[in-house]
Amino acid sequence: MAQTGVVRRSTRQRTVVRELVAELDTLSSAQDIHQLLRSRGESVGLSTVYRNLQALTEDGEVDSVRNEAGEVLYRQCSPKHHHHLVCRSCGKAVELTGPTVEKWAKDSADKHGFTDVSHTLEIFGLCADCG
Amino acid sequence: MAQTGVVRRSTRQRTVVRELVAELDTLSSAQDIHQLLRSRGESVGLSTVYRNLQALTEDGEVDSVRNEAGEVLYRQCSPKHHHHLVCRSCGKAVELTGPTVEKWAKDSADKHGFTDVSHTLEIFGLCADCG
DNA sequence: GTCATAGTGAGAACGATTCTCGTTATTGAC
DNA sequence: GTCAATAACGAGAATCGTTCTCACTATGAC
Repeated sequence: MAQTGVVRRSTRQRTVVRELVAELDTLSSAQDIHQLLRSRGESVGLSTVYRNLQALTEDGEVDSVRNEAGEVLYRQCSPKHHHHLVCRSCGKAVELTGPTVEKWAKDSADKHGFTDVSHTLEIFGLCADCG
Repeated sequence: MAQTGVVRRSTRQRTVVRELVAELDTLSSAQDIHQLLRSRGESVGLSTVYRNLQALTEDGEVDSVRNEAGEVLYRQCSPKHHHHLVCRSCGKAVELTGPTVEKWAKDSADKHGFTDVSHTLEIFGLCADCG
């Protein structure tokens, strides 16, 4: 999955996707991002948007989470591990870090003999503006 | 969503689905459950399995979560709020409760002015048998 | 400039889930 | 038990997000 040794070229499309994602303060789907680029007059194929979002995710430049409907949403995030508080209505996302939660997850896994553990935690609600 | 006032009839298919889910100690997808029923000689349509799993979920009889691939998995669970520690390999699931986590999620949401809050937390790993 | 090949994009393919709609079977009323 | 109203069924079509295919393009090492 890490594509070791593969050279990553820098293309107009990748740059454009990266820049747009950097501007966003909301979690957005690949399709949203594709639409946005189109509406700005950038010509980028949908497959390419998907590909680049995946590549950027692999490289750790953006974060991806799944919403309640099962869609994958992307956002540029701080590099350290964190979670999101996401507005169900407008998509606004706040980063959260929770050392307590991390520890609890790790301890629970250990206690039951689980290894190679990862966890997902997302909080959904209505933000002050949408509530 | 709550289908208020609609009478829920008891059919062979619903019973069979409910009983199978009750036996499972692993999180299983609708398709898995459909296959299992088929292999036992129970004739149940795929749509019906989906419909009944949804109905049972609405009625609070089973729990549903989404795995890392985005599929919806079902399992009969204790009625109180909890989370899962799930084996990525065999699907075995352990129920966890984490008052600390609940509190942290609630507090974080409050702090940022979010209302109508829900959260999802799933821990994935390899169980002792599969590790 | 040349070349090997990573990247692109339009459209096809996929896979989980949902919907459609004619048929079947449950349930409450009699 | 019979009947009527309608919830539920199920086979197949439709959806929808995402991934794949493949001929074509453009990057980057030389």
